[in-house]
Amino acid sequence: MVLKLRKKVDALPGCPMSKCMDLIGGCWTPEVLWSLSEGSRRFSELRRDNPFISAKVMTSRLRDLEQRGVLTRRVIPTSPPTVEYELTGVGKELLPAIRSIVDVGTRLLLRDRENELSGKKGDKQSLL
Amino acid sequence: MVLKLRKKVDALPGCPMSKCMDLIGGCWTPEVLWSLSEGSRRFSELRRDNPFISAKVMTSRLRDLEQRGVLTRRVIPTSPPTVEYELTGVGKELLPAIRSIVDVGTRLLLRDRENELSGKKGDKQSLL
DNA sequence: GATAGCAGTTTCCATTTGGTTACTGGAAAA
DNA sequence: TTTTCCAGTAACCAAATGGAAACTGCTATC
Repeated sequence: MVLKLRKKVDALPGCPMSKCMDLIGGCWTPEVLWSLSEGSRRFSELRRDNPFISAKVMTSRLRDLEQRGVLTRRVIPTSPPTVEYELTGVGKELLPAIRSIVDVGTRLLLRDRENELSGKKGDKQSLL
Repeated sequence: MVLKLRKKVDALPGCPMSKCMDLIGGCWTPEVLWSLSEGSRRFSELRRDNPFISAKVMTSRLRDLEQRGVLTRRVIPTSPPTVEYELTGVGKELLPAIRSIVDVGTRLLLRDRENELSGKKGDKQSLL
């Protein structure tokens, strides 16, 4: 994934897009939210869900999201320790946006496949 | 806004989210798409729509989007020259995702305001 | 005894990135 | 005559960021 997050820049007050992007924007953030959309998950599960996210970034993203009130982190004192991540109410409110992104992506992939089948590769007309 | 774009990282083939984020991800990209959602706009109009986007980034983002087939750039040879940007079919397919992001942001802002009015500032319960 | 798994943390690195400022050249308006 | 507008471009900078690899302590399993 291709999103980065800048901590120095705050969301523009009163701007809806800014408000939402402040929470879902950030490298790999949409993926993490997507993994949590079905329910709580543990750190290692999240890592297996998204093998391209390094441990460092995963940790960093989870901490960010926790601090912003998007998810909760619950440590279960077993040995080895278990940690459960779960979306908060705010986190769940983000899901329609995430789903919409996935839907659009699905449609675009379909479009690609159709264009390939009909030999329109590189056909500018197919873009319009 | 708080998104960056990395050109070296390609979209994961066959991944819907990656496919979509590859197009809408990037600093200020959602804002630009939003500005173009109602129809074509000129460079200076886009700049006025989004006074926080520097000229350099605006140009860079528009070029990226053009290259990815999200929008078209049409130069009208007047003096001073006029340039019109307009979403392609692919670009228009992105709009549901953008709208969803704005909707979610709007709902979150409303939620904030309600919590402020009812004096729930800092009330953890209001997050769940 | 060695390894694997849990949930990270730490260090080091290169790269990317966006911001800022200055500049273009022609035309129209003040 | 100077300024403004159009649509950018070029150069320089510092900050932020993600990746890779090594390491932690503890337990259960092979």
